[in-house]
Parts: sequence; structure tokens; C-alpha cells
Amino acid sequence: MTSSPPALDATQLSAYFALIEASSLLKHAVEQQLQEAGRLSYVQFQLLATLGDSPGGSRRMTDLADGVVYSRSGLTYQAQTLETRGLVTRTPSTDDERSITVTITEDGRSVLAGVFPGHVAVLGDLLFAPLSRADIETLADILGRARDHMRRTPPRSAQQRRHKKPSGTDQAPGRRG
Amino acid sequence: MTSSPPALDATQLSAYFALIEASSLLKHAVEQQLQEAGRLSYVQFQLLATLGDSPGGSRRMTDLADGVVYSRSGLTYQAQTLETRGLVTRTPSTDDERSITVTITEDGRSVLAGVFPGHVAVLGDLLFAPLSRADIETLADILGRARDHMRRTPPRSAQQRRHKKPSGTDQAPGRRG
DNA sequence: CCTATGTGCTTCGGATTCGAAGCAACTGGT
DNA sequence: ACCAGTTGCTTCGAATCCGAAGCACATAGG
Repeated sequence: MTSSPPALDATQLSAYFALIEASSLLKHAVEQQLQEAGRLSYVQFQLLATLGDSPGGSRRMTDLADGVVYSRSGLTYQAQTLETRGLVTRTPSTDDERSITVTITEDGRSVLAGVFPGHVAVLGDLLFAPLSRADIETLADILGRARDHMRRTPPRSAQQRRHKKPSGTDQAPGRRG
Repeated sequence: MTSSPPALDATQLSAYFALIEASSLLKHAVEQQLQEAGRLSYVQFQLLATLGDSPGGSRRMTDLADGVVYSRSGLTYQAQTLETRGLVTRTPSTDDERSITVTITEDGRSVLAGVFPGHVAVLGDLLFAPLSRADIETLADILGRARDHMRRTPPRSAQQRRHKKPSGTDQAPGRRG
């Protein structure tokens, strides 16, 4: 761990920076449009869009969290916000009493519909404009593979919930430096 | 703006989702590693890395903000945090009294060096592992073009500071919440 | 010199985010 | 039925982030 700094080569560095910067810029632009068109944050839009695509417009909280790269608590917060605005409803599931089913409302679909054209326009202007069809296909392929790989790969320490103390597997958390 | 919903085709949708998801997953993983290895947020790392690459390890606040996709106030916040930790110094510029020059310290370079190997490792494991050399080159090319285009394109409403009211560009009172 | 305007950065208030801890419901073994 | 372990979601505290407003310096025109 102290020997050879593997130092990315120029191409890898370019790809990495381009990925981060492009996604950041795109996300910022999209967020601005969503805010103006429907007072939605990006996550709220993702949630509504996911629900709109789901059968019956419903999903369990956990399934929603799986789709979006998001923490559970953050999802709870946004679901509450959307419920307050009347864009979704939250009802306890009949099967599992602890499970909550989130459903998009008519108002939610309206907001979604009102926001969508502008959303597509931003994507066209910013992301797709400078790219050819072949570029877009290639991009979808490469990034799709990368994403699938990342989803399969545990993020460096098991997400498992520990109810018993690890007692030996301690991981020197945040040492003061 | 209300006529034909241009509805992205399947390929565009795939590319878009793959981009957002891949970058989110990667960013999360990287953030976790940075936090464990050096108690740095992603932005803090970006700032230190940018400074480390700069001549003399120094940059003006504005130039830093240009490099990172970030708000001015957020940059101020993080610069203060880094200064408190002794990883950077902030000194008024001699030329322009209002300009602040941020400089990375030795401690800052140490933290950067301590964090870097793990950072590279995460990138290798998560992003580059499932990709060929050609993939990486292609990715850098395509996303590089997209990024450059986005940087050139104003984000849908001029970033210009208006000291006089635009009077025509009136905006719905986007109160958040 | 003085006023008007532009630029660089910070402060302020509020929104969003996360992880840890907690509560309630389910599951399997006895 | 009971207990321990697991799972689904929420609450809590703290950190991070942004935009609007503000302060201080800089520059141009009279």
C-alpha cells in the first residue's frame, strides 16, 4: 500500500474527469430546468418518473431506493415532501405491515408531464447535440457495462446491517489525523 | 413548447440513465474511500488535487470554482474547512485586494498523497475493470466532447450578475420547499 | 475627485443529504 | 408460543450545499 502509486495514465484520467464533469454539468442544468418547470429536485423527478413507469404507479420504498442511488433516510424525506405536495400517496402494504407502498397521484402525473418536454429539450441541447448516433450507442454500451459492474461490486465494505458487534472486523474508522 | 413531446428513443434513454447512474455510483464509492482514507469530501479532494496540480500550489477562488462544478458559496465553505484543518492557506492577493489566493500546504499534500493510492484503486476496480483500453479512449473522447459543449453552452439563463433588474426575464418565485 | 457600475468573496437562511440509532413487523428454529 | 436474528422504514443530529443579499475593492466616465 505504500510502494507503487499506480498513477492513472493520461487516457484514464481524461475519461474519469470527463465522466465526472459531464455528469455534474448535466445534472446541474437538468436540476435548474426541473426547478423552474415544476419545482422538483432531481431526486423528486427521478422518483416520480420511476413511479410513473411502474405498473399501477406504485412501488415499495425499498424498490424505489434500489432504482435511485440514494440513502433510505433521504428517500423517506423526499417521499414525505412529495406526499405533502400531494404528488404521491403512501399507504401501508397489506402483505407486510412494515412495508410502505408509494403511489403517484394524478397531480403527480400532471407535474411530471409538465416538466418532461423541457427535460428532454435540455438533454438534447446539452448532452446529445454534440454527439452522433453512433456515439450515443457506444456511450450507452460502455457506461451500461460500467454501471452493471458497479452495481454488482460491493462498495468496499459490506452494506450488511450488523446487529451483533463485529468485535474483530473493526475497521479503524475515521482516525483523527 | 407544448406541442410534440419529443420523447427520447431507447438508445438515448439508455445512454442518459447509464451516465447518471454510473457517475452516481462511482462518486459514492469514491466519496466513501476519501472519507475513510483522509476524511475528505469529494469536493475537498477535487480542490486539493487541483491546487496540487497548479503552479506554486496556488489558485484564486474564482479559478478554483471554474475548475470544479460548484457554487461560489460552497467553495467558500469548503475552503474555510480546509483552512481550519491546515490543508490550505488563504491569503489576500497583492494585485487585487478583494481576490483571495488559496495555496495547498505541506499537510495538504500529505493528505492528498495518503488518499491517492486508494482513490486510484477504487477507480481501477469499479470504473476501469470492466472496460477495455479502447473503451476508455472512446469514453474519454465522447464525454470530453459532451463536457466541452456543455461548458460552452450557457445553462439556459445567463450566469451574469444583474445589478439592474432584467425586467423581462422575470422568474416564477422559485421558493424551495 | 466622485459617482456609477462591475467583480471577488463572504454571510445568511433554508433545503437536502447521509449514517447511526431506533421502532415495528416478519422469519426460522425450538 | 418464545427468542434471536432480519428486514422495512423513520427519526435524529450533523454536515453540506445553494441562491440571494451584502460588503469591499476596482475601474470608467464626468
